[in-house]
Amino acid sequence: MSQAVRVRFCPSPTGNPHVGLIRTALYNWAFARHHGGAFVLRIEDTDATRDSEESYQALLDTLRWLRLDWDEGPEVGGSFGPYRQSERRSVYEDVVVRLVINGYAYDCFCTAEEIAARTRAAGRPPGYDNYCRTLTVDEITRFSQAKRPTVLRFRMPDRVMTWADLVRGEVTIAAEHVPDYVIVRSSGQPLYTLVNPVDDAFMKITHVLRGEDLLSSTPRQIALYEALGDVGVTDGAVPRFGHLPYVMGEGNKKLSKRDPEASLSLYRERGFLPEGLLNYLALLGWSIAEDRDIFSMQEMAEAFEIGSVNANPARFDLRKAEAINAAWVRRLDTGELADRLVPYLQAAGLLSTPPTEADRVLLAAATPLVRERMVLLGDGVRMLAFLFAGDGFTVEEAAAAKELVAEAQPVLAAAKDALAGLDEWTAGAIEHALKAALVDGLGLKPRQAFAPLRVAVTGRTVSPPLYESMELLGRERSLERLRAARARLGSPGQVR
RNA sequence: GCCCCCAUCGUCUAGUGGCCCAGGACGCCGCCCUUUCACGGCGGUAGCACGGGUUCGAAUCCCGUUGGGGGUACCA
Repeated sequence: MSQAVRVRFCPSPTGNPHVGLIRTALYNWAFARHHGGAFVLRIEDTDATRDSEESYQALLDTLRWLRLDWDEGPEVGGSFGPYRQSERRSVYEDVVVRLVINGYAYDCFCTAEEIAARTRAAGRPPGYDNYCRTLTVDEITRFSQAKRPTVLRFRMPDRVMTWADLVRGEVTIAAEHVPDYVIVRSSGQPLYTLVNPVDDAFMKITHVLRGEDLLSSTPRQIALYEALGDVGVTDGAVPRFGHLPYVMGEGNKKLSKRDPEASLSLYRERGFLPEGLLNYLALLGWSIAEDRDIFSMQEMAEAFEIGSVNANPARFDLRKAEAINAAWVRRLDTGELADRLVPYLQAAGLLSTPPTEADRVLLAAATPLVRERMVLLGDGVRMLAFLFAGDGFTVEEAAAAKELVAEAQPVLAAAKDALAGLDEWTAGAIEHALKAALVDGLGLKPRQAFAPLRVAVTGRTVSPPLYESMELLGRERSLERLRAARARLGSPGQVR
């Protein structure tokens, strides 16, 4: 009775993975883990004109990055393979033959134009009118001899379809609103409408958790599951369905693959942590507790109940996503965070591959300084650039325009003098010397005194703490940057 | 057009008839901390779409209206 839970995530490899798709994967993963069941990955590549190998690789890469591990599927195998539909043709061919023999499917000779013309003439709403369902033998012979292209349609049972949706409760759709639908193209290629339920049945999927856009296709799939049982290829079991709410974008439109903000790779590039992004995505339709929104995927798996998933669509809010990510940045221990920064620093050309031992030590020392100040790993890279840039160091234009102005000249000069003769090069000593020279000596407010130094040394108005930054940079390079900033001040056109 | 789904602060949500003149988070505003920016702390702003029922009692149940979304493919 308590059948082992088996769920699947079955993307089609078209375009880049987007956030709504991954949220669906996450909920399936959490559901499987919660019930100790299997999470199956199946690739629905039945549309050769739109599918791409590149997209397939991006999908696997994304799931691996997120650590949404699958128990069966490409690269891990399983006893219900293969897991790419493009490799399952023979399975479908056998099913199709049986459906035809048993009268569950029939040839349809209609063209789209003919269907449209008929419904228009009859004043009926658009959609197939089941015209070929009741063709006489003579008509079929005539159409066949005329070599008209044919598709195969599934014959819908003439009854109301009702199911208990895991997310929405009971849903009912009357038979007359579900026309007979195409399951095999005129080219002989099977369609999603056929292969999706067939594979779910063959792979013994017990719970189908998918996007709300598939809600209205559920009746025809239920009918197909039943037919499959009747023609003897499965036991006729129908999985339970749960239709997950949409993830919406700005405005109020469903986030589609075309929207740049929907692209998962974008968030990865900008330096979202897998933990942070997943944590945020989990919140789009589900909550772990009344007053809590930071949790690990293990915690989610323990607590996840499909019945408590919200039915209403959620808006993707970048600000909140970033806030959640920032919380995760602070949760990571500094060693781990440093490791996560490495590939981003490398991508920015700031670190060699592999990093030198000296750079590793430097990064380990600098990471605690930026941890509290960054939201995304990309922020960390920008704040750490001054340490790793070497001769490539540059001052950001906006920062220079704001702080490296004429008034900064005496500040930079005094700072250089104060630091040049320092006995020990430590943050404490630097702080002491600078405060004595600038705050006490020149009578400046700390804010006025340190802002130009910060820009001169780190190149930005936002940086790790100044004294520590200088300590890590070293005396020579720190003084050199103060010198360079003064030189810049002296050059024509820079001083207003 | 027809069918289906949805409806609590700007956003994500808690809430399954009394614990709610509605709780948390993000954002926003103010204050504290402070060498920038952040972090952190404290406080504040803001919501049950509308109208009918049912009930001693409704954000919670029912009906309708309005609004939003999706489907109606030889895409998935």
